[in-house]
Amino acid sequence: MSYQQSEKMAERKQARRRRFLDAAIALFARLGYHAATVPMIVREAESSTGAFYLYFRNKEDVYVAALQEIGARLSGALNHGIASESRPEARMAAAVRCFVAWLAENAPEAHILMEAAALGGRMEEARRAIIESHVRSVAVALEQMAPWFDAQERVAVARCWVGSVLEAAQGWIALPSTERRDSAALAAVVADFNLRGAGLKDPGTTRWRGN
Amino acid sequence: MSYQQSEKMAERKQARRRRFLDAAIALFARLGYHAATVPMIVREAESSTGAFYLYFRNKEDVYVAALQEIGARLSGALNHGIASESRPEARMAAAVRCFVAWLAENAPEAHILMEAAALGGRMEEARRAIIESHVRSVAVALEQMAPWFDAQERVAVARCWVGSVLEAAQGWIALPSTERRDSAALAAVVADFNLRGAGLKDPGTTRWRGN
Amino acid sequence: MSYQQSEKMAERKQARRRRFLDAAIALFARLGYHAATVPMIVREAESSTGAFYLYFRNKEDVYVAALQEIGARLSGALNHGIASESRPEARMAAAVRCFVAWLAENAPEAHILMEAAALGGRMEEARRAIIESHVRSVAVALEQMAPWFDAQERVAVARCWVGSVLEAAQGWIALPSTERRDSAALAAVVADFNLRGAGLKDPGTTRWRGN
Amino acid sequence: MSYQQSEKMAERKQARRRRFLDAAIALFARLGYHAATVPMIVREAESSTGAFYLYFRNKEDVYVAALQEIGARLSGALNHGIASESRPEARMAAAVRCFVAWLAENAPEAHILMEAAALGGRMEEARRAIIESHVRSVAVALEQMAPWFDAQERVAVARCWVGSVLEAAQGWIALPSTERRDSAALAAVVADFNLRGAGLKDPGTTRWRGN
DNA sequence: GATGAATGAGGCTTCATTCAT
DNA sequence: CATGAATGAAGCCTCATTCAT
Repeated sequence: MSYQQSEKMAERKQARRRRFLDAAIALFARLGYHAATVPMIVREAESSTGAFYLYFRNKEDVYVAALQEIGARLSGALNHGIASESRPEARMAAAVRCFVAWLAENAPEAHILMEAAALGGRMEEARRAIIESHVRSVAVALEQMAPWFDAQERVAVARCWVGSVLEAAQGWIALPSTERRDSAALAAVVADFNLRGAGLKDPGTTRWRGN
Repeated sequence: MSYQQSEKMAERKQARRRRFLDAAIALFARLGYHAATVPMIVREAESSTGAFYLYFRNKEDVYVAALQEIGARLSGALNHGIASESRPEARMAAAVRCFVAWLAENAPEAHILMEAAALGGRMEEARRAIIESHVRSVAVALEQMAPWFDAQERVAVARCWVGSVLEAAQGWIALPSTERRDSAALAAVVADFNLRGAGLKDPGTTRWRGN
Repeated sequence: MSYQQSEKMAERKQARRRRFLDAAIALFARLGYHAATVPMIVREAESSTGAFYLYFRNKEDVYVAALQEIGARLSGALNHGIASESRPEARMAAAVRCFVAWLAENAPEAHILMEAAALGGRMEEARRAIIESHVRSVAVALEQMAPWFDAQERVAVARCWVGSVLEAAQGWIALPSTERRDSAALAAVVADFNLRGAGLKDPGTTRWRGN
Repeated sequence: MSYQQSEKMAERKQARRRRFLDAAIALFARLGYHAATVPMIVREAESSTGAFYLYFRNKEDVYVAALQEIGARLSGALNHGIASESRPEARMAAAVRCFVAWLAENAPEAHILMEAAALGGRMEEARRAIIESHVRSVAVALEQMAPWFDAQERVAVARCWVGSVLEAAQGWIALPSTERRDSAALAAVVADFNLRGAGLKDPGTTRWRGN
């Protein structure tokens, strides 16, 4: 019986924690780290200040947790999007498309991802970890597909790859919603850019030679 | 006589304003917008609170001014670096190299440039204006050099271009200084990546065909 | 159990709020709105800045609350003083006497009542509401007792009535305390003045004709 | 020659002082003592901070000067309005009418007159002096016309008289301008109220007896 | 475990007044 | 005489965090 109770307890704890986390994500996304206050998060989560500090050491702590959650969601979307493709180039192109699409569809969360770059300490670190994980994924893929790069170049190219995706998506988000076109078209351009940039796609077949 | 006086005055005013601006840039770079306080800036500039508000309406106001100053310095470096080249591709490659080099050499200022992305209001706007001006420059160059892109693609490609440069530089800065290699080597990889990505460089000549 | 707790809490909260309010009244009365500072109120209430802003949104907010409290006290005194009289004229005379007496005995609070006239915004409004309520009371009474006035005249007369009371009391308060005589004598003169002014008392019976 | 110069000088000084004073009156009237700043007054007067402190010892000083100027204007209006009447009662009624009319037509200046009641120190004193001078005028008039009052009663009645005028005018000013009727009608009611209140008008002749 | 009242350091900003030019 | 840049004390208010209940 005590087992059942503690199980229930653990469930509840997790549910409560999740409520805080969701509230925090929503508020950080909408208002940013400094403007979103702990009392706000508490109210949004319909709980109490005391409870908040039971689940998180401090405000920075929720922010990091929120960031990691967002990173996980993004990774999930990427993996899901890649799964249907089998050819390496196709998988990479799919990854770019998913990345752009996810950022475009989750603009608020994307905002957290950008803001974190300037918050210093563990928060900046957590963001870098997310970005680095994607950079590493790209670099690993390039190891097979673009063996003409040495290790250093591979990382540099991978970083360019990720940077172009981030900035393209951010630019798209920054447009007034009336001017935003289909994000899929943007994603295609970005994917082509990166594949060509990494030397994985012959420009001639598309436009270069014909010119 | 009053002319001379007012001239001297004007000089002094400019000097004082610059002292505030320099102090602000240094502090915002080191601590970020929120952690750098007006009293700190005042102390660093060896002046008084009142004087500060004589030259800037707001804390936000200095930040925007700092951002614009940084944007101007960066543009200056770019223009200076491009001047010696005449071939379009060479000019673009030089621009990338200068951009990366400047960010690498001015890491603190680069930090301000990144942070501003998440500060909202006029600050975010000022940052976007700087980034957009570079995106536009690239897009204009592409109009001549890569006529196979339509207008929309051009902007998207230009944004990828700028994004890859920013992220590459940021990644380099984030490295512990012991692991940082020559930033020029990085710049070369980034430049190649972007030229190929825009279809301005045949990958075959370097590695593609050989594969 | 939680019920008892929250009940105790509610009591404490009310007590604390009252401490702030009393401190505020004392300080606003002594120093005026601008010279009385929030830190002073906090110190006088032996509490903390944060607590203050837990109970009041603003400095303006406490001021309005203080004003309303004073208005309530004054009304209470008036109602209590009127209760013992039954004849309409006697009731009105009693009201005047109570009003004057209260202002005379509560000079500091009276000062708040006067100051508020020039503080703008919600504060001025709150003052007007208090004054208007008395003007309306007088006007209503006149409806029965002085039917020869039309509605507009009634309000004008009521306002004169209230104005004369306020100014008389203020003048009395402004006297150096050594020169102040019995405020009851003043009140009697004021009451007579107003009754005659409203045509509710034949001057002849007292002095006019006989003279 | 030096005489002429110094005469010109003196004129200029006076003109300059007046410019400051007018600017101050306009701003104190519109914004109140605390919200109107010295720099504002300087700008409005198209002069310099230094010059300001050449003509006034401090901010309080201009305020007092402004107050006295307003008092003088009001007195001027009163005297002018009274001049055409010869019968004592008629003169007093005319005074009331002028007083109300002037306050109604010079609402902003009237605001200064009210605000000063709460500013403490020399400012409050200056206001009292103005009010007292009117109270005394009324009291002196009553000495002849209403000999049935003793000295103390006379002052009290005079103060009621002035208070009723002030409050009536203030109430009229506070009305939204769409609801304001003819201020002359108001003035007539107020004048009657005061004359009756002082026993200078038999209510019977108008309404009392007939009722 | 849960609650939410309380804390208080410290941020941004204003403005009367002075004084070097 | 005139100017207006400079000063700096002091005000109002926010919010992360703690702890008694």
